[in-house]
Amino acid sequence: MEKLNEIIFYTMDKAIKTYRMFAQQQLREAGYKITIDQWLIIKGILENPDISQLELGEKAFKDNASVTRIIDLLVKAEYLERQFHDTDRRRVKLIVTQTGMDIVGHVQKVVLQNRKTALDGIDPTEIELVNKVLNKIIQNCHI
Amino acid sequence: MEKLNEIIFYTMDKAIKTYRMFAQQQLREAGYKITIDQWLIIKGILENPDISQLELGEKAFKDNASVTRIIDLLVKAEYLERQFHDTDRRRVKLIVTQTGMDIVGHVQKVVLQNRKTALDGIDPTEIELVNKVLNKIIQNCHI
DNA sequence: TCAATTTATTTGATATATCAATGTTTGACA
DNA sequence: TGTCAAACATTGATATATCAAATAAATTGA
Repeated sequence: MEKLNEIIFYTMDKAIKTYRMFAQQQLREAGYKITIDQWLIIKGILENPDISQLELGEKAFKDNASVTRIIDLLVKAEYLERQFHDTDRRRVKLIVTQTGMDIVGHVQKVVLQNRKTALDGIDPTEIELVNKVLNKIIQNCHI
Repeated sequence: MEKLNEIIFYTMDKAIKTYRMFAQQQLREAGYKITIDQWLIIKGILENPDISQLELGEKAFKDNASVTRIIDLLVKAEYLERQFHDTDRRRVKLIVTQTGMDIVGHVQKVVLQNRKTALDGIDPTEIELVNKVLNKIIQNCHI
């Protein structure tokens, strides 16, 4: 029994890392110079244009500091622009450039295919159960 | 259906991060200045004293470069010593110090408790299914 | 035996994670 | 209205991840 408790966290770690490496490699092979994390951030802005960096962090499950630095790189890559926020000067208005929009669309296709590949042969009810169990773990860790 | 495929990877990411943050916090509160990753590496050496860094990396699912740097820190913290390997001069003999052994033992207790807390209320058969599904994902990503 | 290949580790460069500290700006409220 | 706590973002320090390149030792094969 103890064995299983040990293995499950190992497997979780391995699964997420394997998927990320696979996904990143597919992107690289398709010729895109963007990381999954960077893509997630741009996508979050497109889906909710007035989002704050804090909210972006919650959505992508990232630390504020990480979000700031990912956005630094996205600005440098000219996928994003930083502007002053209209009503709250503590905040930053994040504008997705045309180049940014283009790449998000292209990458989206690769990501959808990646997910399909990764979940091939797995029953939807099983996926649902995995989701349920993982959420229970998340809940248990919020003491 | 597409929704679920999206959510499952998000949940995996969130679950592993939440667990790691929880585990690390428990260690900190217990007064130990060591990371989970560092602990994993020392434990791997104790379980298999003649292990190579490459094998350690495979076991803890880490890149060689990461293993080298984690070991750097463990040597600096005096939990490990590097020596010349007896038969293969490319390799490094890794010696766990007494301090290293002590901390692994203490941390072990905290980790076991963490796992128990994280898996509270989850049926072993469910854990087994999650493990099975995650392994299938790992397999699918090894194209 | 010598050259070519493979193996083990290290190092450099860049990206992300985490905690703590700092700097502004807002908003609440005495 | 002036003060103070909360909110938002950045920065610094350190740890880890990833890829590529470099180094050095071992192995293979002609």
